[in-house]
Amino acid sequence: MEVSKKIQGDAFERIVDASAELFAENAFHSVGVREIANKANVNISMISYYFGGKAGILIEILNRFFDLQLGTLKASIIETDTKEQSIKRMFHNIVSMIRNHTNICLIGFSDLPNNVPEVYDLKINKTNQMMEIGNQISTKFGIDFCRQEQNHIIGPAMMSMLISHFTHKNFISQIYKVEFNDEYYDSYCNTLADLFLFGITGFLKKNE
Amino acid sequence: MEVSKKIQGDAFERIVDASAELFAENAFHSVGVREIANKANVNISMISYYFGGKAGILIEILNRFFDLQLGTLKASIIETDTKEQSIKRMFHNIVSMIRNHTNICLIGFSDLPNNVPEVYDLKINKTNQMMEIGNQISTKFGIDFCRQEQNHIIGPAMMSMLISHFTHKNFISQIYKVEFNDEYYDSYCNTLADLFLFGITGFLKKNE
Amino acid sequence: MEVSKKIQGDAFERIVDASAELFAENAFHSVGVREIANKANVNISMISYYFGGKAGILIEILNRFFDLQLGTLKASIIETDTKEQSIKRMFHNIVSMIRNHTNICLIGFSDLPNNVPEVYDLKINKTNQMMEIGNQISTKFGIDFCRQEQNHIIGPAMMSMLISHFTHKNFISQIYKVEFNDEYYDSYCNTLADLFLFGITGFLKKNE
Amino acid sequence: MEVSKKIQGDAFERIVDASAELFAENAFHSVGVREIANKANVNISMISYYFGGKAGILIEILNRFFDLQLGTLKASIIETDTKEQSIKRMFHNIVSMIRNHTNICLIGFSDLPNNVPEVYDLKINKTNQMMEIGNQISTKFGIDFCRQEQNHIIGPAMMSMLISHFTHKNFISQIYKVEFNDEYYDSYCNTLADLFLFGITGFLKKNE
DNA sequence: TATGAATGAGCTTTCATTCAT
DNA sequence: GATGAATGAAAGCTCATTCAT
Repeated sequence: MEVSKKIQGDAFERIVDASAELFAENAFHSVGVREIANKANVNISMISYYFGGKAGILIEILNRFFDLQLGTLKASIIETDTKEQSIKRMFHNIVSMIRNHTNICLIGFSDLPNNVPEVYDLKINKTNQMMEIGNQISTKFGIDFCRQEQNHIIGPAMMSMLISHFTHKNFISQIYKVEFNDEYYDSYCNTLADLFLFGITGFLKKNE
Repeated sequence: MEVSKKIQGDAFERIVDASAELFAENAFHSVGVREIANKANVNISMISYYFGGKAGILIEILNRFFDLQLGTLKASIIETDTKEQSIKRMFHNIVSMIRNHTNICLIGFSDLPNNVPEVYDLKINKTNQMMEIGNQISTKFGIDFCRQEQNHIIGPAMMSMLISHFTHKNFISQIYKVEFNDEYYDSYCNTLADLFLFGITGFLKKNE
Repeated sequence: MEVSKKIQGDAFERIVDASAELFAENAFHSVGVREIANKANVNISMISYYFGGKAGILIEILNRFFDLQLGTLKASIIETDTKEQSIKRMFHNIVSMIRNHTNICLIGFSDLPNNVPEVYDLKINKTNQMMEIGNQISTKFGIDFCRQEQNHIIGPAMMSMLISHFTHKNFISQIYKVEFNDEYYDSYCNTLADLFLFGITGFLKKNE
Repeated sequence: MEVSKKIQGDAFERIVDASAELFAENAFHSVGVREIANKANVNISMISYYFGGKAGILIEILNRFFDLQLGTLKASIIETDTKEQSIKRMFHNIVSMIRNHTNICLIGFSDLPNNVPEVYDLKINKTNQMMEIGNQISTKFGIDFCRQEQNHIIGPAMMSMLISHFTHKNFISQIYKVEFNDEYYDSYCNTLADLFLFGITGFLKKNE
């Protein structure tokens, strides 16, 4: 299941793209290789050829996701930022990341299949790394959480908050007729950053 | 796929319980009817007999989830509560609900299979209902969100925040050695309620 | 891959029969489950249902073969027989066994697939048992081979000699126009028994 | 499927060697071209390029086998030999051949795939030739079998007897701890030659 | 209710082979 | 000669469901 071909044709990338789109919409196990091959316009065998099997595609996608996530967080740390600037910058960066790589991020943030050992291991491993980065960021932000437990509560909570909109997007757009453009997401980032910084109380005060 | 709920043997309930456990751990599509029947200690045919098919079990579970969620939210509205009391009560009630019905709630909150029409329709329908309830609650809470868009941002964000711990639980317990007891969840509720009420700023001030 | 269903329909036996016929004619790996299911007039899934997979059928056939072989050898030991009577009786019994269960015996005697672990283990295990029985028979026959090595030479040599006709049968019948009836196999047994007892020298003398 | 034998690189021979090793251990159909190409350290396409397909390799190996067998038998006929010398010489020559070309001989003697037409035809054709040679040898040996049927019984029986050790070798070496060296095979030849010449009766008398 | 044999469509993966380079 | 991407068919197996009992 090793994926280390030096030169990969278009097919490789087409498979990744098609899979990302499909896995983002429906659960990994409910997407068939036929469907992927069809959407990517490649022969079914190419999936095993390039990725060693269906799970290999997911691994590739997850590796991309974790690299993306790590890069985004690291890029959000600017020494001279105030606490408020830091949060806003991070929120904007994360939302940008999600908007630019929606499928990959939806897959990365979603419940991954625990019954595929390689995926499970990767998830454990990377979650660990993320937690460490999270701790480093907290410290650098000057936010030194008094009790360690609260760190593993607030980190995931923040991330879940940010991604939640994108998982509910389709449903929301069926109920409210909103246009999801740059303006919307600017407002979105600010709303959540304010909420995260000052809570519903501060948020309401601001909007009085 | 109508299910006559009047007279149902133990088998019915055993199937629901087994399925909830399995669906909570792994995606709906990756759980087989054989696995369910095995865990529930019933004959495979009983699944079609009682639920009209595998999807029927999920529908049953989802109906239970939405009833649960609705009941919990309604029970959280106490006229005499202050804003802070309201939020804390609601957070405690929701966390209690999740702890008492973890499997059902994990399934309900998770990405449901969009490629099963009946499930999709139910989801759309109930999400709609939830949004209405959310609006009612907001108003009753005295929190009248100035811009409607922000309502559909904050609602899901809050829910995602609360459930996020339970979806990450297994991974967290592998990294930090924490005991998830009553005390822990008391602290958990308060941490998130404070965060939601006063933001990270207020939260840090409180813990000084 | 356990095969221990108490009551098995006709399908079970039809699968065994069809497989025996096919495996006897062509190598295990070159016979497909579709071909088997077709010949046995059952649904493909029945193979996994009853035998846990294609290899399970081979295991079933091999178990039958080894039981058959063991029973035949044991039944050939009559205390009062002379050495010559013993050999002739054994040869006749073995040839009868092969004629009555040609397919199973051809499979059992042929080169079995070593790359199927379960088959390999069974083969090792049963070959061991056969060797022990062979030793017992040798002793009971009053034929106490002076050097142990010669025992594992002569045993397999004798068996190979007896089965060789059946593996070459199709080719022989295309060259010589012989009718393989009871009379033929009587002569066949006697020829080989004489060869085994007195060698080509004694055999030629007898036929002078 | 014609193979131009004039100019062939190392690759050609490496493919034959690798295939011989693999086909000797496992059935033709269970060995894949990838496995062969891998072991031979050549590109997969080279197999089609040189041999026109997987079956072409087997044909090449079989042709080598039949040439070998024919040569060995012909070389065993020495006018001045006594009957006993003849048999012993032939047995030693055959065993030498098998020891020097074990893989090729195991493949040649084993049950060949009947469902590959080209192989089947070759087998029929060459078996025919062998039978003729067998008859010639019989006559030259002064062993003029009274009844023709007995010729096609004794010929294959003798060959099967000689090869049987090599097919069982791996299993035997797991049960008895024997070293298969020159000394062993000298004894092996003599044992079988004596058995073939004088039968078990004469054999036992000799070893008294 | 409950059983377990049976169905047929579907799954992922692997096969030998071919092709353009 | 040699490469490796690409092909299409077929492999073994599993799926949810149905049926007669």
